Amino acid sequence: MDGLTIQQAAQTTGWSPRMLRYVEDAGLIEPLRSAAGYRLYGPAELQRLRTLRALLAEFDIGLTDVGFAQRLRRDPALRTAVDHWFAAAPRRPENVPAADWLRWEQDKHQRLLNANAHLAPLDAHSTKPIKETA
Amino acid sequence: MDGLTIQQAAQTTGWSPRMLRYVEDAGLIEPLRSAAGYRLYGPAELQRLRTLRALLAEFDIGLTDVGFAQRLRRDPALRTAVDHWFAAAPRRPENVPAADWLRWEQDKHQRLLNANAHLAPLDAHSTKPIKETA
DNA sequence: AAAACCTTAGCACGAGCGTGTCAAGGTTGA
DNA sequence: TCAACCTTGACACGCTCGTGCTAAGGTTTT
Repeated sequence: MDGLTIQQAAQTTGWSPRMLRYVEDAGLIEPLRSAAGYRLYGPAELQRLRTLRALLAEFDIGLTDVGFAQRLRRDPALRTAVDHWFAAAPRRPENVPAADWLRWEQDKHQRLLNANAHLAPLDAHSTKPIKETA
Repeated sequence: MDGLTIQQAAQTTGWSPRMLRYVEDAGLIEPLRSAAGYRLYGPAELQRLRTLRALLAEFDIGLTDVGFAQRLRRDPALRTAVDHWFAAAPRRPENVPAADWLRWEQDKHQRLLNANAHLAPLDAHSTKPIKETA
């Protein structure tokens, strides 16, 4: 067998064997298997396990968060959908592409009339409110 | 007052007033407030609330996931840390830009040192561990 | 001033996360 | 062969997420 067994890997990385399996279930770090099905952790996996630990600790995030980040970069549809949602964000136009910014400016008047001045660039059609409390 | 109150906004967007407050707590969509502190939802917010609903439903993700995505794009340190982690992914170098892969190999040693520095007190060079089950 | 809103703060509760531990059974190596 | 490891599966438990509901108290509108 070539590589560390789960218990050995646990010792060098600081994770528990249980968590190593959990991390694998989460889709992050999946070690190779021996013929008999034993998990075999190589240097690369060990390294990744350590940095993963550091990542979680340093930013106080969860495995599921990293899992989501992974999904974000594996699923283009999700990625673009999320990007799109944030693109319409009500934040300062600093990081908004020129084209969007232009549209934002164009719609400004409309938005001001409706209400929220400095908030959000998004085609606000289909916005026929119930009874604008005016 | 200019804008929809929380209940009106709830009706047009399909969220409950409770959830609208929750979404606000999550840091996504924060409506303006009236002088008395009433939440005022404008067209932009309403639109964003609707698309958010669609986003969650379509990809079966949670508010916290979107919250994390937001954190990812607001916190550059987190962003690069996560990027870095995935960049070192044990995937076939197929989908890794040649340049990055090369640099990764070059930095390997340095990364190992760094990681070991602020991590598990256990010793570490992965290539000469406890007892390679060979 | 009373009805109908709004605010924050809290309890409750099922579902999922992060983790340990135990059980039943296969693998490895001395 | 036998101890020591591995595998999957499951129960358990505390914590957070998503959600509703109630309470105590301001605001708006009629």
